[in-house]
Amino acid sequence: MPILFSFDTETYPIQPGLLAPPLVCASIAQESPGSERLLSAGHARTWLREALRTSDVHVTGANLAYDLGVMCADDPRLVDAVFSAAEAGRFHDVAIREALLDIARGLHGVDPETGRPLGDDEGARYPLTLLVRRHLDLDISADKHAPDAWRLRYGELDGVPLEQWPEGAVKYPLRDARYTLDVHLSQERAASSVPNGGNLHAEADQVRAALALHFASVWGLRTDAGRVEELRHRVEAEWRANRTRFQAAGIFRANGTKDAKRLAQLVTNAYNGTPPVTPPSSRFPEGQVATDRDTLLDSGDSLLEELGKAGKVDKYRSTYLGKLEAGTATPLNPRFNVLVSTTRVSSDYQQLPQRGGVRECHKARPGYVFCSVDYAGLELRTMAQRAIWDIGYSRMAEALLAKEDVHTSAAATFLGESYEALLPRVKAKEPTATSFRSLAKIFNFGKGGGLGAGGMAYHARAKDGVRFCLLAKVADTCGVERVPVRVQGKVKMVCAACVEVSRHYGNRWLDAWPEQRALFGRASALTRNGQLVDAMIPGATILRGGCGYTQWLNTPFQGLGAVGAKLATWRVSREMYVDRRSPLWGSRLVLMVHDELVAELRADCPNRLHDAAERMAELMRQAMREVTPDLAGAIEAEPALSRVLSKDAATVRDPSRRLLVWEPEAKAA
DNA sequence: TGCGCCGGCGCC
DNA sequence: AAAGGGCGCCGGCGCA
Repeated sequence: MPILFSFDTETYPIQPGLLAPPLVCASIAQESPGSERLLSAGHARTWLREALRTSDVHVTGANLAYDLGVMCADDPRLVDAVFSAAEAGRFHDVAIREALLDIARGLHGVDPETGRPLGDDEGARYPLTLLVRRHLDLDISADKHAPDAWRLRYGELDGVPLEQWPEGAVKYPLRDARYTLDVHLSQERAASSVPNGGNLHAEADQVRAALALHFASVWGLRTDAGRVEELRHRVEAEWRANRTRFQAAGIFRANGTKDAKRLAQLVTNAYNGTPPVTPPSSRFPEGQVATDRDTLLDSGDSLLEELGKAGKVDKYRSTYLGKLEAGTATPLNPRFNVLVSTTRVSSDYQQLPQRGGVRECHKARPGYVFCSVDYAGLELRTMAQRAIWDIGYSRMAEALLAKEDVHTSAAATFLGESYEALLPRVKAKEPTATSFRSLAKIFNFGKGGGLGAGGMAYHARAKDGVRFCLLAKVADTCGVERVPVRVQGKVKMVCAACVEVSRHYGNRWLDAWPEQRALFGRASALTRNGQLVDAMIPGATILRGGCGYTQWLNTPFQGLGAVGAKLATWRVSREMYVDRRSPLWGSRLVLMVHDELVAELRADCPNRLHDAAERMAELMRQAMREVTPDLAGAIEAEPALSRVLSKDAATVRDPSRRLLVWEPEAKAA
């Protein structure tokens, strides 16, 4: 039987650029009441070292990765033992456990009482206050936020002997250690009555990924002052120009803020009193006047159309510039949530615009080079693997394994031609061939999630700027007739001809990949009359309960990709932190974006840099092959080296196949 | 004034 | 019959 301790650290406050602040004390608890102990910083070091050395000791915590980050920063000699214990599955995390339980129940991020989404503070991240309320029926939120709470003040006690600490400062960590352990045990009991054991068998994988991602957060990203200043200059100039232009019409006030009501009035006028509206809500039973880009672009009003085209700089200015500037002084620490309801990872750093110069402000530290490795068409692979497991075959898998370009494959079906006949026409950039390949690509990436004809047409227009009826060359009067379409529960107006084209090629897409027709049929039968069902992420056997039609289609292949990517994240990080024989030793992971890992690789020696990049890509391929065994021959991931982040960064090799650092100039030439 | 809701939009 | 999934962040607005 493992011996279980809870472990919690108290530290100086977290600051920008400092996610692993100095340790002040720690607390531990075991199952028996009264076993809680407060440990000075020195005792915490020796206790953890001993605990990690003892192979039957398991450690649980509330966001334990944070505490392990603190301990490793405090004493780097602990790093090896921490990674070994994680590898052995000896770390636990009550927040991750609760997320796994909720996913199995179909209640992730939802208040079980009301069915409403939880607030930002306790939705995705499961703070201890929420867990204590659920499992121990105690409300400790008031204690945490009391004005005299010690929680954020432990720096004041650094160096003060424990005997001299005020009572409150002693009680708080002891209590949290107790609560954490009690919650852990309560979860153990709850799991037996939740389907699939509450997914707790998957905890160790999630904890390992969380540890690797937290260490990436701690390391963080730096930005380049010159580039940020240049971007600031450009964005501010454009923003001022826009403001001046639209102020006259009253869309902006004199102070620069947007007058949304005035804009709604202008849109209403432009649509002759019947503008597109947002779906009804409790506050707005009739819906609100839509002011999204598409509504503006289709308004027929030249000023509103201009406004629709001008929107992007607002986002850059409000969302990114401040952070980019902060990153010139201290590292930017992305925040990761290791487990959202599909089992994917979420992060506040997953949405860097591809274009517009925001990415390019991020510069690798001196002595390092960015290495970005992404899986080619990852979710096509996982979708094919899922079909093989659920349906018994996959034409998509056959095409991928035969190294077909699957967008051309589907386009060939659309056109009623053979792949062999169409491929040379695509390569020759013949217009019909390339536009049907583009059409097929949109279906390949979107249709498998269960998107309907209207939704496909809407998303193609909104996200890819593609109008199906123009692309398929069946109508040159796109948009003349518009029909309402439900998208994510909202009503959108979409060109009727585009929807018809979408319906037609949606059916042809099912011809191209007949396993999808079988999956759609099964999804339809399972979720008839709004029935909610379980979806299983294959291989990892993680269950997501409460799934509707699209979730049943979507979750297995999204989740399978996440399983492989997390495994890769862990293995890459492990070599970076503890494997002195690996070329990755001393390099650092900085980002994970679903199907892509970005690292700062040590660049002190060109050979080593090449080896590190190749090793990172190889570890990623290996991990994904393990979770998609029938697609193993089709898993592709290549490293791209660059000094700044860029969407354009590409794999560049010299004639002897050695990797070179991509430079923006090289691309222009 | 602060907070929560909502629309809008960035990414995969 | 039809049905995108998943996020996080921002500003504006309505409410307390």
